[in-house]
Amino acid sequence: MPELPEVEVVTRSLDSLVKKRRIVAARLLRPRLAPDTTPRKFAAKLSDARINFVHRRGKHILFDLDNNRTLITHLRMSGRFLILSNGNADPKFTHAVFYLDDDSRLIFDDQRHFGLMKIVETAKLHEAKEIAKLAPEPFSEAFSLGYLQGVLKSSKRSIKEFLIDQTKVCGLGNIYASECLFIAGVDPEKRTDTISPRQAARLYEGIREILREAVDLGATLPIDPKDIGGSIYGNGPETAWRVYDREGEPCVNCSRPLVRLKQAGRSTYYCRRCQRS
DNA sequence: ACCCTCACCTGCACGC
DNA sequence: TGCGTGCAGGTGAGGG
Repeated sequence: MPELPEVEVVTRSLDSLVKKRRIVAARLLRPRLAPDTTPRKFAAKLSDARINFVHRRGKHILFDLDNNRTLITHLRMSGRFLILSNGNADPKFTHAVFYLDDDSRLIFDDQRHFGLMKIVETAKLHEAKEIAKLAPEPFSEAFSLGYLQGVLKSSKRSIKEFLIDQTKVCGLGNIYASECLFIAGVDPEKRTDTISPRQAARLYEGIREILREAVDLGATLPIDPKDIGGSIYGNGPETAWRVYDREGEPCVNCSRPLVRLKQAGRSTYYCRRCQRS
């Protein structure tokens, strides 16, 4: 489920629900969730640590601990966090359990088994390879129009593939990339090195507008500790995407049927009339 | 250094 | 109803 807005919403929920809680014990049920360590070491590094706060970098959720370590987590496709109280059984695909000092449990559940966790020294967090290569945060000053224009010129890939490359722009995934291209009016197959300054400026605004809109939407949703999924879509027609998953439906601008395209093995949705160049 | 395909899993919607 | 197929919001490894 997660692109930047969903991860941001999950992060905020987690921060409000587990900040200052102490991890009494931790269990890694599926060792491959944290391939750099063993279940025993994983538990030892987390046991007795207090969670200072929970924050986000790109699509990673980071638990800052008071033992000078940070737990890096990635939901990938189907990872979810839940907080359960005594009496509630673990969900079917529970891969890690964190027992908290208020007798609740923080659960990591992941149907498709793609999620990842890693524990690092907080002082070296920025050196961790998953974090080090990420592009600047879209809402940071470092993510400027000049930055975007520079990286656009340095690639020859299609703009759609470029937008989901986390080392170029971080936080966009397959859904919001289509959405950004639509509101910017850019053809998903356009090569990035041929994008005009005007188009670059529209993309720059589009990226931030789409992400901001989705984060704001998610921020208004009630927090359900039993399902901190951060699901922003599917909450009613007002949250529907403009183009994603709408093949054949009329474009909201021009009513022409939207089309689906395959790029790098993944679906892109767009309007042939509104995104011609 | 780039680009592309595949692999990692389970479940769901679809057509026969 | 059952079975096969293709698809799913992410990313890294490994090939060319």
